[in-house]
Amino acid sequence: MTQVRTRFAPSPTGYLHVGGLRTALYAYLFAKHSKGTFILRIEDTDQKRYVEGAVENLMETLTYFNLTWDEGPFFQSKRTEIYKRYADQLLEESKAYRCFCTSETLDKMREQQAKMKLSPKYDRRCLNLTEKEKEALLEQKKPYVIRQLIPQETLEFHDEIRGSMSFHGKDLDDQVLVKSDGFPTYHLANVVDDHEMEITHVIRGEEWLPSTPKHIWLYQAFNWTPPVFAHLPLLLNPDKTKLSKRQGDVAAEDYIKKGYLKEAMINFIAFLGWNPGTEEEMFSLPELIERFTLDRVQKAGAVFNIEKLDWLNGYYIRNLSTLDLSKLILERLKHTKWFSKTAFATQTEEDLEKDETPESNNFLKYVHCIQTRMKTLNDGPEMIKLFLLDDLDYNLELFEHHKMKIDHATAILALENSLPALEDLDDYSEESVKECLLKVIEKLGVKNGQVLWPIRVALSNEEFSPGTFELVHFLGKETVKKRLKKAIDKLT
RNA sequence: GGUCCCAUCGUCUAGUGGUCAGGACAACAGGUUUUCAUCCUGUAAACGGGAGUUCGAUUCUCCCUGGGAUCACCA
Repeated sequence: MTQVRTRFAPSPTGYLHVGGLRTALYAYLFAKHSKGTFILRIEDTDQKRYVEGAVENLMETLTYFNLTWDEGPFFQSKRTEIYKRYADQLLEESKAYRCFCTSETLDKMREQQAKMKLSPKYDRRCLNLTEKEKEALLEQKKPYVIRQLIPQETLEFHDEIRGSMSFHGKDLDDQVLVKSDGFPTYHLANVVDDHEMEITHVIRGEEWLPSTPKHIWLYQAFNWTPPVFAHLPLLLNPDKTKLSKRQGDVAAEDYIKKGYLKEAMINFIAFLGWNPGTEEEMFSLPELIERFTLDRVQKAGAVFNIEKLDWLNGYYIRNLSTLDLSKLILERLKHTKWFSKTAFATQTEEDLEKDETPESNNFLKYVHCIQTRMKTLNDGPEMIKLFLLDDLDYNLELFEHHKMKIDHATAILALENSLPALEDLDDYSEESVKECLLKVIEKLGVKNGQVLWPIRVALSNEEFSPGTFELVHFLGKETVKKRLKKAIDKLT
């Protein structure tokens, strides 16, 4: 049994697409599951599409998700000599030919084919050039490309996910292998590299299925054994088209920015096209490695359903330790405009870890209060705001609540009666606060909500917030007094 | 249009020649409750259609339909 070797081979055109992330993940999982090797190769043979910083970005993102590679990154742009050598070999053996057609000629040809309702395909006019004509063109230093001579026969091959595949050469174009600038196209570079790097399993997106026969013919032309192919189902937009920028975020980093945890992303993306065959669905990266096999990969495309990701992310956030979550929220707070003006502005991760100052202690408690409510990390700053801010700017409409029959008058009554009671209270534990406020409610002879709701709004200025007792307890007497007074003031 | 691929609840999916077609998210209802969230319970929700094989097809075969991918000197 030979060692499994897989690779992820992105082209550096900007960012890492979530579809690419999944492809990388599966290739990684398969390699690691088989105790094999995962290789990173940068397919940068198109100079026109090169984007500054894209390679670094790609590697950073992959590393962020812990998808680390054992070999590479290899750069195709640095291996052009190798491809050229192989292309020449093909030329000599008449398995490829020079094509001197200009793009104008090709355009014209395709136009005519379109007019005659034929599928666009190179008509091989340069294949029939005589030796003399070729020499003349070469002599004139006419630019040319090298095209693969596709055999006009049927090719059957096995795909690890889809089973038996069959294509006919007559339907395929004589692929350009080497461009006129001397650079190889994807098809040549990819095949040569996969062979030279001894890739055993090519795991890539389904969009490559139609060009796979060309690749296999290339392997045959070189007398190489092709690797095993596994074409992954596509990631889809809600309308079932290939996942695209127009219909939402497609860059993996966008999801990081939006506050999705990498563990949740990996778990979610792994299940888009794969499942363990049991009803378990919470998997860490090591667990995925343990369980991943290609035979459980789906054939049909999978819609990238953000709702499920939200839920999964919430689940992962709830399972984080409060300290870990606090650190993540702190990091995000530092990017808000208002955080620097609060008493917590100087907090550091170390402060939180030591938990020695009232500020760090309170911060951890506040985070605990909002933990079950968060869907993404970005919710953190918004939700914790009410605890950190000194002064709230009330939205008076919030004090009204029709279902609980609360209007401004009842709200004022509740607040005015609660304020002295809370002022007299010394023990601000949740239990004690509860006892205190229930007495107020009893005295007023109203429903719980009619007192508790106005207090909560006065303390939070939020429609959704932690419970009243929690708020009173965590905010403390001074803040509670101040906010209740201000609320009464605003309401009257 | 040519070629190829695909097809179970709205979504991600399990599943078998005979199942009450299972789970999760979302939805809805209820419980807990001061709101929201969490947590718990429950309800609704699918085998695209037609032939064939078979005692019996969601499952196997074929056709249709639908969806998608691909057809560059891009990957």
